[in-house]
Amino acid sequence: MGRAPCCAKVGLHRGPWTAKEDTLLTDFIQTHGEGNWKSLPKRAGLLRCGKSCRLRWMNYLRPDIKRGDINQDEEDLIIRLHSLLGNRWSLIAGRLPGRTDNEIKNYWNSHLVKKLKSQGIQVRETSPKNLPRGSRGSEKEKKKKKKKKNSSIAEDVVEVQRTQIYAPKPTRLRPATANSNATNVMDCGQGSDGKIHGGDSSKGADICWTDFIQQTDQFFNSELHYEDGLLGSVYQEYSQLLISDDGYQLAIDSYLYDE
DNA sequence: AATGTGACCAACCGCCATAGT
DNA sequence: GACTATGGCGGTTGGTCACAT
Repeated sequence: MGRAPCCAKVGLHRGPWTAKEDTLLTDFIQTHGEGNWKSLPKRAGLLRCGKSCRLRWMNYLRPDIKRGDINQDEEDLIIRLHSLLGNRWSLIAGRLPGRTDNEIKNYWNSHLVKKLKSQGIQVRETSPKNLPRGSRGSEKEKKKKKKKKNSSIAEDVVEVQRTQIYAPKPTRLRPATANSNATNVMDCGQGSDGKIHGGDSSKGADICWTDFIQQTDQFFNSELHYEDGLLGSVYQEYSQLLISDDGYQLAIDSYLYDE
């Protein structure tokens, strides 16, 4: 049984928010706090679905949202975090105070992809096949997709040769468990060389994490030096995420490109 | 001035993860 | 364990604007 839509959409407003709606939402959240998005619209007197309210608040109305152009430091950080995390926009946004995942995603797609390509840098692209969320790109969705006037961007993307210069594609990490048998999960172990390997025999994949970290380290340190050490500390932090508590056993999913 | 084209970005959609029952 | 509700995420769409023709 499928899950019910987030809202019935009957009689609910859609499209751009009006100033009045913004005020209602902001006032309500400032008084009652975030959460209970499902019931919030009704309580706030809004004819919107909770999902829409949440999105509006998170991406636009929150008082800590930073407005204005993304500066060079932020851009560098986005590029580097993307190299480490892939399209995990919310994680990347979490490292850029005041920036939202939507903003970063838009900035990446509209500015950075082109910019990096113009510099001859291969940009990792997404494709349904590679997405960790298995059912994306279903026939239903494909059918839904229409030709757009600017669809050339997406088509160009497909044409991009997948010679990655970046470290891993989006990867979800967790310590391996004895009964870990989920799909798209690879168990990693320590090899005879003392390095950490992750393998998915079905794809012939074999990943060495220590090599990866070393290489990424070099990548991070090779081009720019940040006096404040911000990027370095961020990188260190995410590097730690790739190593489990016991230091060698990891489970990852969907690590390598399918060819 | 009218029309076409492309870029930008707010908003939507569908899905997954998780918590609660 | 199965089911449902909710929050959250990433991909995509479509409206708007600026610029070119």
